[in-house]
Amino acid sequence: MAQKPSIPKGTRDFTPQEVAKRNFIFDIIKTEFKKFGFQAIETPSFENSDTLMGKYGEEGDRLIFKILNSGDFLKKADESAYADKDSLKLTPSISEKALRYDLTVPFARYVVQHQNEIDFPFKRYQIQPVWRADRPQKGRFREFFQCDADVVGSDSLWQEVEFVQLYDSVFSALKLDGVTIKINNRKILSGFAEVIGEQDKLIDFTVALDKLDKIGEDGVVKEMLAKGIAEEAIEKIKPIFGLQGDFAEKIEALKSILSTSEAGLKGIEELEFIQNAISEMPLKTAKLDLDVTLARGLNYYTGAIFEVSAPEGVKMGSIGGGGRYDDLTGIFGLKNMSGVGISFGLDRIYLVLEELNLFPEAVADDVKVLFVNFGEKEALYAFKGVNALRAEGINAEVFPDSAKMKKQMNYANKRNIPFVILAGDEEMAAGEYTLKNMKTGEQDRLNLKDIIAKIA
RNA sequence: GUGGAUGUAGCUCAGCUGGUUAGAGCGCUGGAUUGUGGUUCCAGAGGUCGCCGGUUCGAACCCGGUCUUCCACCCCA
Repeated sequence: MAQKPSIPKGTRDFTPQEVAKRNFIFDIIKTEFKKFGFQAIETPSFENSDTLMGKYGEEGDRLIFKILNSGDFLKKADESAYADKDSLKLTPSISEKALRYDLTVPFARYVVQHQNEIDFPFKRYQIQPVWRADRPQKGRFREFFQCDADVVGSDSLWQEVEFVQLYDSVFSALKLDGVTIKINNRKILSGFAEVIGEQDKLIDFTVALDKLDKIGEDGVVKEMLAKGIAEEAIEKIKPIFGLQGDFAEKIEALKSILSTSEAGLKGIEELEFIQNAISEMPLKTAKLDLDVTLARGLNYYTGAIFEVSAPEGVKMGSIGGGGRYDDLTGIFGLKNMSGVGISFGLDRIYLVLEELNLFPEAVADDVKVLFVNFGEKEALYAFKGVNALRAEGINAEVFPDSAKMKKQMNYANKRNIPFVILAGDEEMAAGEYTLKNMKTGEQDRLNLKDIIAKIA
């Protein structure tokens, strides 16, 4: 114990209370996923580097945790790269595996490898940790859980509709009111770029546009100019900065802005389809909003783009995201396989629920009964009682040591155990137990059958 | 990866322009109370002042580095 132990930056230990709360969220998400017909799969924590590298852009490659080769890895190291101190070039020769960065790319790999056993359309969910070598901040960790649901093998826009409903169902079940499901369409963004004649700068354009609510119109214009987008082009697109009104009104405005873009009009059509369906089947608590500045997500989105933001007033990045990718599995050699999916950020949802005080009081499946230990004979009698309760599915335990009464009661109190059972000579002689309600303080001498009836 | 703030007991924090033995509240342990917890009273334990180095007669305090947490950027769940 010379040194204080510690854990790596951006990782966390979870206490029993925290685990109980996390499981509360997991259980709800899982229940809804299953309700919507998704099946669970799991993939390894680490993949071959070539499976992951290059799939998330240059920035993504930097954030992937690489695993050093086992054994004498320097023997196979690229000598010229090593001599030049060129880390980027050296890495592939000393690292062949890497920790999973998200669940979507491993899923694509899974679909390609198992294509002959899968019945399409395939609806899968996956709840596993992912790792990113990011700099931690609030709600940003280097190890965190993603909860993904995706469908591959169907172009139907009904899938998008269903995902909006799935988001709504999960957040309603969590009692997290006031979330906004923001939706956009990649085709609309392409349409913007097309209308202003800057197709080749689509990425720069969308990245800048995405920052509108953060840096304002002037900031966006400045960034676009810096990226080499022509001033008259920006002038032409300015109407989208001030898009107001409800979903339908925004759609109407977009129709005139994008009237000359085939892709843009297609995107509008898709959004209208989703909106019409949702208006026929209103959401329970969430709000669906069209946000044309929504441009984030990986470059592989081709249709719908989703992002869920926490209720107003909660300072938190997005708590979910997703979208349609027409050629997800193409990079692994399986063409024409359209996919669409969404993700829930468990760790961020946790922080939001905590901040809004939305965890139910009795979230933990704690022990319900503690048997006080008075000594050898009494302990055996207590154990017979505890066995009977456990057989009825009641969480119960016997205090292991014949410690002072105060200590045992204190233990029950601290652990929030609602009932304590005491049994000494008198009870044993009568074949009964004294049941004490820790909240009200009242106690009764009862036999086991009555105790079970009372607390089950 | 860039820039900025932060770190004192298990927790929340005091600690003066550098000056003996670093404090409080809560929590913890024991007792008042040997079959009754939460309240009260009494006593006690617990700290290499994040870590390493430097300046100084002397450092929790000043300087440098490093790590952690947090904030902004980048990016994202």
